Amino acid sequence: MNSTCTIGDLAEEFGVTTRTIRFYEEKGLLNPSRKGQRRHYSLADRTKLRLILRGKRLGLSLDESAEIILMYGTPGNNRKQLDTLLEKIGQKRKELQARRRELDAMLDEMAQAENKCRAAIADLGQQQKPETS
Amino acid sequence: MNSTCTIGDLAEEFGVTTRTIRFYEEKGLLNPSRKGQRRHYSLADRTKLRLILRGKRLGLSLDESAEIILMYGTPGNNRKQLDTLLEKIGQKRKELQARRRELDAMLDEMAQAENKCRAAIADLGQQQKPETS
DNA sequence: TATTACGTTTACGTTAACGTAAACTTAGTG
DNA sequence: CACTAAGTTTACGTTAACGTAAACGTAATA
Repeated sequence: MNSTCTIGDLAEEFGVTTRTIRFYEEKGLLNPSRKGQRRHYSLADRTKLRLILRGKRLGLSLDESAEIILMYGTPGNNRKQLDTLLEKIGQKRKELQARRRELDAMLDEMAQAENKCRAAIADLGQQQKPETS
Repeated sequence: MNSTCTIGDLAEEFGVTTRTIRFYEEKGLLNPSRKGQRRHYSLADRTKLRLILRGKRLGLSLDESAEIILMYGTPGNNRKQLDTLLEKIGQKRKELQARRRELDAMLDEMAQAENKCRAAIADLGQQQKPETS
C-alpha cells in the first residue's frame, strides 16, 4: 500500500535528503504522524512535498509555498475566512500570472538568440567543419 | 541623456541598493566604465541589470542569469563556439519551458482552489454578511 | 545475540545574496 | 573654501535552506 511511507522512502521517491524533509517539518510545512518515534507519511504529506518542491523549482520561498499549501487545504467555514482566502488566492494568481508573462518574455528572447546564432552559423558558410553530406 | 548614469540613479531606477549593484559587478555580471574612480553605466549595463532582476523574480540564481546574459551577447565567430552556444541555448529553453508547464499547473490548481472557495461561499448561503442588494 | 540498516535529536557548518558600518575620496554648492 | 551629498573600498554580519557530523535508539537478520 502507498500509505506506508518512511522518511527514507519519501526522500528517495522525491530525490531529496531526509534532512530536507525534516527541515520542512521544522518549518511547519509537513506534519507526519508518528508510529512510536518514527515518522510516517501519508498521501497528503506526499502531495504537500510535491507542491513544495515544485514551488522551489519556480523560485518560491518555503514561506510562499506554505501559504499556497494552506490555500489548497480545506477552506474554513465562516464567511470572513472564506472572503480573505479568496482575496489571497486572487492575489497569488496575479503574481503567478505576472511571472508567467516574464517567463514568456524570456523565452521569446531565447528564441531570438537562437535565431541569431543560427544566422551566424549560416553566414559562416562551410568554411569549417561542415559535416553535412 | 540616458547614457549618463551614476550608480545611485541606476539603483533608484530599478529599486535596488547600490550595494546590490556593486555586488553584481563583483560577481562579474556587470562591468561599468569608470570616469576617474566613479562607475558609469551604459544602456547595455541597464539591460543586463534588467535581465538579472527578471531572472531573480523567476527564481534564477545569479550564475544562471549570468549564463543567459552571455547567450544574449554577440555570438563568437568560430563554428565550434557557435555550435556549443546553440546547444546551451536549446538546453536553457527546454528548462524554461518545463518551468512554464509547472507554472501553468500551479495556476490551474489555484483556479480550482478559487472555485472551491466560491462554492463554499455559495453553500454558506446568506447566513452571514450577505452584503449583496 | 551481535551486526547492520535505518531512524531520531541536537548542534554546528556552509553558501548565496545581499545588509550594514566604518573610514576615506571627490564633486558640486552656498 | 568649508560643507554636504554621493561615491569608493574593505570587512564583518545576516538570513534562508539546507549539509554534515555526533551520539544514540530500534528492528530485522544472519
